Order: sequence, then structure tokens, then C-alpha cells
Amino acid sequence: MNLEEVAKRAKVSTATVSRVLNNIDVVKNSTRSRVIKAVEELKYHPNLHARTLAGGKSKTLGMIVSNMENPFFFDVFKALEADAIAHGYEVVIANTDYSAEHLVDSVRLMIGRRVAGLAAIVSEMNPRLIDELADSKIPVVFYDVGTARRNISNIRVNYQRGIEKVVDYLHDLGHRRMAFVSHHAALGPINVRERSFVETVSRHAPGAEWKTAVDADGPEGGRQAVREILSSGFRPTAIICVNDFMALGVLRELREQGLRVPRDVSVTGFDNITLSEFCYPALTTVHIPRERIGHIAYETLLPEDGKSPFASRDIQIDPDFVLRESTGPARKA
Amino acid sequence: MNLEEVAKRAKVSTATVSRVLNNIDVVKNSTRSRVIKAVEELKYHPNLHARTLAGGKSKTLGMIVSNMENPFFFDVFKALEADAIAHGYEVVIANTDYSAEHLVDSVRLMIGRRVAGLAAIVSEMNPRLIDELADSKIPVVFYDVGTARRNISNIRVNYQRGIEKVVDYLHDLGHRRMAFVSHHAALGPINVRERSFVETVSRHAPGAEWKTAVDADGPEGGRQAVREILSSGFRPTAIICVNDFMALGVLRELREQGLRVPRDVSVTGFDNITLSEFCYPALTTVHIPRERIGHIAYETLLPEDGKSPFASRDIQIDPDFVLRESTGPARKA
DNA sequence: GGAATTGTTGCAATCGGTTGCAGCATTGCT
DNA sequence: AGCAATGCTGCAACCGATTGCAACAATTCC
Repeated sequence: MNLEEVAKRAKVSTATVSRVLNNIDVVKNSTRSRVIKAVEELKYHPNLHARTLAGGKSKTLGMIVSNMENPFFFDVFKALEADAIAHGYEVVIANTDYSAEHLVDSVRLMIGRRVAGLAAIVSEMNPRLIDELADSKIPVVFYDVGTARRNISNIRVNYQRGIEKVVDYLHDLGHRRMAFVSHHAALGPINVRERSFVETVSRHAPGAEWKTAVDADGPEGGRQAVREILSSGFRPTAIICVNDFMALGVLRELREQGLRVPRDVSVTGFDNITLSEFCYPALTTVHIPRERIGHIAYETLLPEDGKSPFASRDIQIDPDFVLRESTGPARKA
Repeated sequence: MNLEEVAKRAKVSTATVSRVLNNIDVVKNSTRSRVIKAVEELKYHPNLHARTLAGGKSKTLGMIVSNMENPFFFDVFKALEADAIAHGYEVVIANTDYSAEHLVDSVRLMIGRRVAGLAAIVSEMNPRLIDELADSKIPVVFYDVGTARRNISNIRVNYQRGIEKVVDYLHDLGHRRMAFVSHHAALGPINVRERSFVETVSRHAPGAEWKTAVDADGPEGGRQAVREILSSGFRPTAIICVNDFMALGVLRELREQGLRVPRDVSVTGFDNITLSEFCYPALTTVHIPRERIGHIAYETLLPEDGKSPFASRDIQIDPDFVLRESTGPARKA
């Protein structure tokens, strides 16, 4: 079922059918309706591959994320997609599950698909792979990885500042034994958060003891991390989590172990995902404007007409501290 | 950057390059390595559209879901994707947000993309649209909507049975005033769940009072639904939620209103998503084997070699009751 | 009424690959 | 050495669209 069959049935050329389908308004009304009739009768659906191949331009955006299960990524996606759809684009997403291998495959796939733009919201990326993207000429926007270049823009959040706000706040409440729970990604912003934690503690909370634990991203990972910390004998009065998603599991495990939050232990998250407000107790966290990030990503990849087609940008975002119920004064020993 | 340039550089024809790229092992080793060298030097990435167009077959599966934000759908996706990737396929997903319009667009897009198979995990679908899919000849598997036909398979869960188990259990605990919280989808399985609720209450819990409330799928919707119920003056001793995702919001709002779960009110979910175990209190719910559904979907669309290419199937799944901490005896008035 | 416009439609090249078939180069066999 | 079998590679048609250009048709204008 292709253009030709439709053309035959409507007794016109494929060129005319194509024009009708693309709303090019030079076609006579009577012809147009004949074509439309044929299209419907044959239940014809244009072949997207042929279309983008012939047209030379793709109407799809790509998005690569580390862990779609974590609502953080989904929220960014949702905003990006809304903008895309509003402008007649679609967005295909790829989930790497923090695997470098999957990431390579996903990037190659996106290039192969000749996407009109690519948003990579991943915590790390091999420099060689970044080069590959740079050479592809595809407009790219990274979230917190790599550096801006000709065809690559960058959105970054000041994690350092976010963690400082958290540590400062806890230190003021008297906390002197803290734990940091994070996940596997060895490089990139995650490590930035961990490093920030260590540095900030030694600078803003001198003399405090601390410990870090690492497990998979997600509630289950958070739970495991807490088990690891507690079974080591360390008894923190505050647990700082690399993100809210893991914090959910931390809360759960503390409850299981009979520790009250925040009376016995304070817990903080990061990101301010919707769930952080629905868990118990509601999480004190740091707000990352995910929706804004999604919109910026879109606007960066596909600027409104009038502006230059694609300009490499470097955008900084300063996160805000969000106080809820999972934190309180440190318990006296 | 295309095959021809690579061919020129390697001093061979495009046919040979194509053979090398597709691992067709008739190419002489020395030639092969010359081609590979050229591919790498030029950082060539084959055009996916040209490839599927010329090859006639697509290596991608499509999946359409109602609400990717709800972990239920993500879990199904994850299992499906794992199988797909293991067999060299990729899967592109479309999110309809419960919008019939988006659904139509998504289906058309998938057909246009000539996917090798399509999994539609949505709660409702216009019969005309189903026909469109049927005519497309694309292997399709529905989850709980439509009926099996030539190229359409069906996986369905016995909701009726699931709800019965919940209502029976609550009735045995003495609950006589129940509320049902569900979301917007007007037709399909959601309504099945609601209808099941009403029928089951009148059959298994004769004389019980009940009320239903509807809002958006998700924690926020659950919260709103509870507000609606309580502000109407109705004071249920048990709230049955159409799914766990909404139940999260129900728990939160009850807490806010000073009602203890399960002492004052019992709450149940449906699906048994991971979060149902991490919220407080952990949810009593009904387990839907999402992972299994994903695997079945894959296996149905792309049967292992040896079996017939695609056979229309109709699969039934019986859900299990999962007892946790959010339910208890009805409070005496 | 005939020339100049303007409106509609078709021809055919093109996008970037895949693949059946033919042909040249080797190698094997007698 | 001569012929057949086999290995490797290239030619060219094809996949299903888009689009510049030419051609024909319908109007408009003087």
C-alpha cells in the first residue's frame, strides 16, 4: 500500500497525492477530495521512513535518559514532549539504565535516525562518544555532562550549592554524624554530589563524622544502602540522599528498623519529585526545576523561528531548598 | 555522509559496503577491513530510514501506554524492552495521557513507522481505530481492550476477580461503608473495575453503603478524590483504589485530615507496584504480574523461530491478593 | 480573439540504502 | 593446460516518498 496505489485509484499522479497529504494548497478542490477519498478507502498510511528519507528532514527529537523509572527523568521528558508535540514533532526516548553500553547503542541509534535534535539527560558520557555526537552535526543538549561546543549546548545545575544548603541546614540543627546515600554512576554529576557532600561537610561542618553508601538508583537501592550503613555500626543522625527516589527506600528501611524520622534520624532528598511530598514523612529536599529543564531543552534544540537556528548555549540553574517534615534537630546522644 | 562516500573511500561499490555493514560473510577479509577502516575514518552512521525502507522490514516494536508516569506501565515496558533488545529490536513508546486524540495520533504514527509489532497497553480504544490496526496487518497485542482477531492478540486480567477478593476481605473485617476511588477513563477496564466494585459490593457485601469518586490518575488525583468524598460528609471505613498509584495520594490525604490508616480507615490499591511496599503504611493490594505481561507481549508479537510467525492468542491472567499493612478491622462507629 | 497570466498537474530525479543477478578472478581437478 | 566450480564484487532495480521544473489548462486583459 503506497502512494502509487492511491494515485492510481484517484486517477492522479503520486506528486498530487503527496501534495494533498502535505497540505500544499495548490491542488484544485475537486482533485483534493478525490484523493482524500482514495486515501480513506484504501486506509492508506504514509510510510514515515520514505517520508523522512525523501524530505531530508526528520520530525523527531531524541531523548536519552539514565533511568526512566526515576520520576525525575520522566518529568523532564514530559515537558520536552509537550513542546515538541505542540510544534508537530515527536520524541523517541531511550533508557540506558546507567549502562555505558546501552548509552553507546542509544546514541548511535539516534544518529542513525537522523533526529532533528537530541537531549541527553545522563550522568556520564565517554568523551569519544561526545565527539561522535559533535561530528554528527545534530543539535544536542546535555544535562550536566560534557561541555558546550558548536552543536552542543549545556544545561547544568549547581549541585554543589544544593548540597551546601542541605549540609548547612543540618549542621545548624546540630547534626554531627551524617551519611550520604548515592547510586552507582562512577563519574559525572552523581560524583559531583558526593564530592560536594564530602567537601561541604569538612568545610561547613568541621569535625563531623560521615560515611557514604552506594547502591542502585531507586527505593530498593536506598533501602540497601541504609542496611549497609547501620550494619557497619555507624549511627548517623542525618542521612543525605543523592535523590528523592532513593530517599523513599531510606525512609522505609529506617521505619523497618524502628528508627523514627525525623526524631531519631533526619533524611533529605534531592530533586523534589512529586512523590517526595506524598511519602511519609514528606521529604525535605532540594528543588530542581525539571519542567523548566525540559522546556529549555526544547527551546535550545529547536529555537522559535526568527532566532538563529541553533546556538550553543550554557545554562546554569540554581536549586532551591525545600523544607518539609523529614528533618529536625539532631537527637542528643 | 552516505554509503557512496564510504564506498568511494574504500574503493569498492556500495553493495560491498552494505554487505560488510550487515555482516554478510561473503566479503573477502582484506576488503572487509578496508571498508571498516573507511567507515570509522568518516564516522559514518547508516541512515535508519533508508535502511528500513530498502530492507522492507523494521527492527522496531511500538508500545502505546496511557500514562507512563504510573510505574505499572513502565514495568511492562521494561520487560518488553529487555526481550526486544536481546533480539536486536528496539522499542519506541508513545504516551497518550489518557487522551483519545493522542491515542489516534500515536497509532497512526506507529503504522506509519511500519513497526514490526505493536503493544497497546491502554484502557480504551475506539472500535474504528482498532479496525485501522486490524487492517494494517501489523501484529498487535492489546492489554485489556478489544478482542482477538487475525493479527490481534489479547492479554487480559480478571479484574472482577481481583476486586472481589478485595471486597470479600474487607467485608469479612466488618467494613460496611466503602468508597471507590478511580480515574477518568470512561470506558474499558477502569470502568470494569468500577462496575466490578459496585456489583461485588451488592453481592458480597449486601446492605453496605458505598460511594465512588473520580479524578486524574496519580497521587494528586487520589488526594483530590479523598477530599471530595470526605467533604460530601460520607465517612467510609475503607477506601478501595483503582490502582496503587492513586492510593499513594489517598494515604497522604487521609494522614493530612488526621485519619489513621488502618485504624480509622482501611485503604487498598491495585497492581502491586514497587512503591506500594515503600509507602506508609505499606499497601494491601492485588498483584498484577507486569513483568510477565511484558514478556508475553514480546513473545506474542515476535515468536521464537520455529513457531508460526504470529498467531492470534487470548491470554487470561488471574491476579493475587497481597496483604500488607494498610487494612484492618472496621472501626466501630 | 489572441496573448499574457495564473492555476493545476505530471514527469522524473533524488533521498540512502538492500539485494538478485551477472561477471570476473581464483582455485581445484583431471 | 583446460575446464568446472567456487569466491568475491559490481551493476542496477527497487523501497516509498518529496519536489523543482515543465507542460498543459483555465482565466484575465486589451
